[in-house]
Amino acid sequence: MEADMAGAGRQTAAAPSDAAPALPGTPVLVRALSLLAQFTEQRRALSLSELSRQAGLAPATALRLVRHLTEWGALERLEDGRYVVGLRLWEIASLSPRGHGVRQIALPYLEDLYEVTRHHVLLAVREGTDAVLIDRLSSRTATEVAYRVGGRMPLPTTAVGQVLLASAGPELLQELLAQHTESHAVAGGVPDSGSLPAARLRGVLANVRQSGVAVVRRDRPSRTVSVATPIHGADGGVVAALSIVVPDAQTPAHELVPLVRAAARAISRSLGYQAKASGAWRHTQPHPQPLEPGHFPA
Amino acid sequence: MEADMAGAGRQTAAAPSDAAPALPGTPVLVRALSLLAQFTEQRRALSLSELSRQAGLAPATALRLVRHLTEWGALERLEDGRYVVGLRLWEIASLSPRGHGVRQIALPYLEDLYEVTRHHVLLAVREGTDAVLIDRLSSRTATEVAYRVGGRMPLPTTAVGQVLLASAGPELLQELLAQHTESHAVAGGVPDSGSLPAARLRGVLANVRQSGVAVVRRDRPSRTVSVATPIHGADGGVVAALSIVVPDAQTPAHELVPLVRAAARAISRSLGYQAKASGAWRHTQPHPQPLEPGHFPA
DNA sequence: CCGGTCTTTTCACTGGGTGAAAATCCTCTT
DNA sequence: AAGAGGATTTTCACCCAGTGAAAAGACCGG
Repeated sequence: MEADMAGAGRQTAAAPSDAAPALPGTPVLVRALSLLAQFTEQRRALSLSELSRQAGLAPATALRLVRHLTEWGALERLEDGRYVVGLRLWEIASLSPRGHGVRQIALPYLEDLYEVTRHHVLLAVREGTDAVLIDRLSSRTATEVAYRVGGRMPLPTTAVGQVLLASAGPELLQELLAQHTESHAVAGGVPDSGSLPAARLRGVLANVRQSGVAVVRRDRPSRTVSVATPIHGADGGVVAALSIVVPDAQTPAHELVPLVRAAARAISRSLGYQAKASGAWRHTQPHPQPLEPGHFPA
Repeated sequence: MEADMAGAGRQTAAAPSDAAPALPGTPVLVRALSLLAQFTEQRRALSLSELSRQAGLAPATALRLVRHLTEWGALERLEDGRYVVGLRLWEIASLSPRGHGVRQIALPYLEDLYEVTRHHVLLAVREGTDAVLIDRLSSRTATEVAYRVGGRMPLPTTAVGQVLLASAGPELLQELLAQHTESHAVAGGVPDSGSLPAARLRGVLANVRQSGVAVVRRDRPSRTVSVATPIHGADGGVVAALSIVVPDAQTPAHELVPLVRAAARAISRSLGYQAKASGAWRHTQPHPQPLEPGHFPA
């Protein structure tokens, strides 16, 4: 498995999920974090050698770091010696304002919405060029869903994504288009998941921006319609997006809009947002997306 | 804002939540993690100086570390300069088997239980000498709840806690009693939250162990009854506890038992547990509580 | 019984980490 | 407006924590 042939350098094409060959001069902390970054949805348990190989660290180094992480509780060790993300990390992460933070405030409203419609209700925030699913309510009788809580969703092709993208500065769109054409340049790896031409996307976003709602129809896993609206924080910026996903040809989309909108408004209010008299939204900042201080006790 | 009067030490007995005066010789990683550990439920946003002071690190050091953490996404910076736990950390933490892991599997069953009863449904796991609340479903019309998702609950005085405690080895109880009398020795700080005498607790646990159910009555926030049962993992060990909390004098407790039990069984089965013909449970290991490998794809 | 892999320990070298001190930057106070 | 008191940030020379090659164990499966 992935033997290092004597002499032959490791083929760089074997993209380690962090891309960092761990050049000397990398701070310890960064190395340690890169270890954490190796865990993914489909690789929830990793052995020491996997970790050290993927993160590009010497086994001895990886071991030392992993030990500290384990001791502290950021990682836990399975009986078979592999490591998984630890509960302690989960606890602290649950203090993330943009994670469980908004969730905590939004949950009751999500529940109301769910209660009434009995369909999937999603809450997502933006992180870089993706949307991250913060929470999801769905009865088992509803249509299947493609995304997992904690997982990432593309911005341009999902309803929540479009809302978040529309509310961000134009630089983000640039970045997104750039990385997209870039991935096109590469030997046609991905079968291209129904991405829109740039011009079309711009149009869609303008429309979302103007109407305050994104509607996305999908056929792939099953025929569904998603309706998403923005959630505003205390400073007026868009903090998250709320959406509902219903089987197509069930309730017509336009009937859902007021429902979703009302819920989003209620949540925004809870977050301290003072709705301005139907003016245009304010743009949120580019990438590092500063957060508003809001309700954080000293 | 919390001024340090010159001369007068901070009144709280200066207890830095991590107790580590950061002696020289402490590994960087540990120091960095101790920074993360400073964030708590009521201190979700911390300034650099607070962090450096509480973690006992030189400001320059704290700054360097916090920068790395922020760059990576473990922390995020607010507009006012304070730091909060970052979404990236939340994402990775969502891969924790004992956090979102069990939650993911258990959620549908929790929902069923909730659907039928319309009362609080709790899911908790044990971490050290506490229980950690993994998830909670509750309509707004139900009685108020004392605990937050991601927060800690005491083992001896809560129903889920008793289930988890009963399933752990006797060493844990020892440890618990030790730290309890210890805190008693200290100038009567806490008003002692209805703790049971050791002997009594032992009896309760024996009973829980034997019956497979913990029932706890409470008056304090409001009159409630909690009924909890264990959830077993693939190796037979108790992985989590499920409970329902109802207002007292509503449904009699004994009617709830079968419901909760059924749900817990269903979840256990989903986790790969093969119920043995009504034998005694197996003890789970002491503190480091090794996890069973279970369904983790390589 | 033997090669192959993964995990852990050792150990001498060195550069990333350290923290005191000073320079800025803010925010109240006088 | 000056300035006192913090908080944040930058510098810098010292040095110990971190490093990684190598070897020793542990653990396979053949």
